Amino acid sequence: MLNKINTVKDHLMGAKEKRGRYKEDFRREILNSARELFINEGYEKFSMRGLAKKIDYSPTTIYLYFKDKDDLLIAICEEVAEQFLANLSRIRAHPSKPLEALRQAMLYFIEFAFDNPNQYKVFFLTRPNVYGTQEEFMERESMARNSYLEFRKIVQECIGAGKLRRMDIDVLTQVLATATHGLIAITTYHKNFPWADRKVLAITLVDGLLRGFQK
Amino acid sequence: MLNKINTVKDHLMGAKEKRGRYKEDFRREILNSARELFINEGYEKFSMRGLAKKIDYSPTTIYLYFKDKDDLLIAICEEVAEQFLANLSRIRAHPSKPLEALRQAMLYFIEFAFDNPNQYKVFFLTRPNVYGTQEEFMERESMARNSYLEFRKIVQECIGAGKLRRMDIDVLTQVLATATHGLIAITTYHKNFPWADRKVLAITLVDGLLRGFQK
DNA sequence: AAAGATAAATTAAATATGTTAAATAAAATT
DNA sequence: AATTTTATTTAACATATTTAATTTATCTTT
Repeated sequence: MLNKINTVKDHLMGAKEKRGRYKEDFRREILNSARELFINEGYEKFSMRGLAKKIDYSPTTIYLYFKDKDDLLIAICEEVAEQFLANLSRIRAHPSKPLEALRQAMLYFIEFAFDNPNQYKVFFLTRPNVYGTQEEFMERESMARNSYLEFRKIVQECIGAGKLRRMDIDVLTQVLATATHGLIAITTYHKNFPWADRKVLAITLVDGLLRGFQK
Repeated sequence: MLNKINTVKDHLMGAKEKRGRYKEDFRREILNSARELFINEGYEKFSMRGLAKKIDYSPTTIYLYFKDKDDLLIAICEEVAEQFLANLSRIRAHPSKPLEALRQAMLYFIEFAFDNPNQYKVFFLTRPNVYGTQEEFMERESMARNSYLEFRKIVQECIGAGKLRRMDIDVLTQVLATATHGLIAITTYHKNFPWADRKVLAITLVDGLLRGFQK
């Protein structure tokens, strides 16, 4: 159940702004509940009707704040990406040893996913076209895109410092990212398989990859 | 629409066997239609109702041959794995250059997935626990498990021949497999992202990985 | 060949999903 | 206080998986 929260300076504002603020806050509250539901119940059990019950409004109300389920999913993705991006930037702020920064970034990527499996599922394993067409993606300002670019910068610095082989920056970035994604995706999605210890797998993968692309 | 096909030696068999054979054949026919529907319409559009319409039976009839949708999905997975395994074994039949065999196996893995995106989706991106619990998986005879073991053998031979670093065989196998999976999964699932050429990515990944784990 | 038993298939229905259109309640404006 | 605008809900549609009850077909036995 949501609490209506606009109280502080209601009397100071015009009604129009009050409306807008209310609408924004409500949207945020729905988003918070949705995220919580995701974390607790998991990706596959999440439903609009379930969310409606949780926030104690009718399902249709959600559609006044989000175009459809995809729209809500994207919003959650963006939140996750924002959080992820913040930590990634912090890692890049240590430019003394670029290769070590890259190593840490990849390991953090894995750790983040292991710690937030449901967010990761929303982000990477929702059905395609959620973020629009190919052309749109890189043009539209989004945390998802920015995360990629941030990771790309880290790789760039390694090449620039002569620590990694000089090659197409996007190819290398994508190879490193997708390989890392693979470990995360399959171990969190296919829990039935008798995997080796995930941390061992993570370190082995990252060190192997970096060794493979080192000069 | 299915054709009832038991004709050849119906009169030679007892009725009980005839029934059994009919049931088996019918199950197989449903499976074939289901696979076809998958390939043509894609994973997300597949439904029991659609399948029922295609085979010109009521939806409930399918439930007489498959416990539920998961059961049918597993059956398709096994078919895919069987096909995959057959080709993998053929690659391993060239033991002269084990590292080249491994390289080819990985590239084949990727190629197979790119050529059969929908089968791949069923196999790797259906929801979890489809194959039972952790313990069951390796005990139960399944094509999925056998494929893993076959790939493991190839890796084993590379280590045995001194071509790869001596390390835990399962860790190495899983790292190579999951990294490869990552490239496949994310490029077939997130088509919206402006990926580099997939073949370039594939070769870069495989060569980089092998270089990273070479002695 | 007819009657009874077994198997196969269907119809009907229960439950759950996302979503839209029409109706109602609440709030703001005049 | 009346009217217009905004917020919310109720009812309904379309589709999904799946179970129970019922009908149809097939086999077995006399």
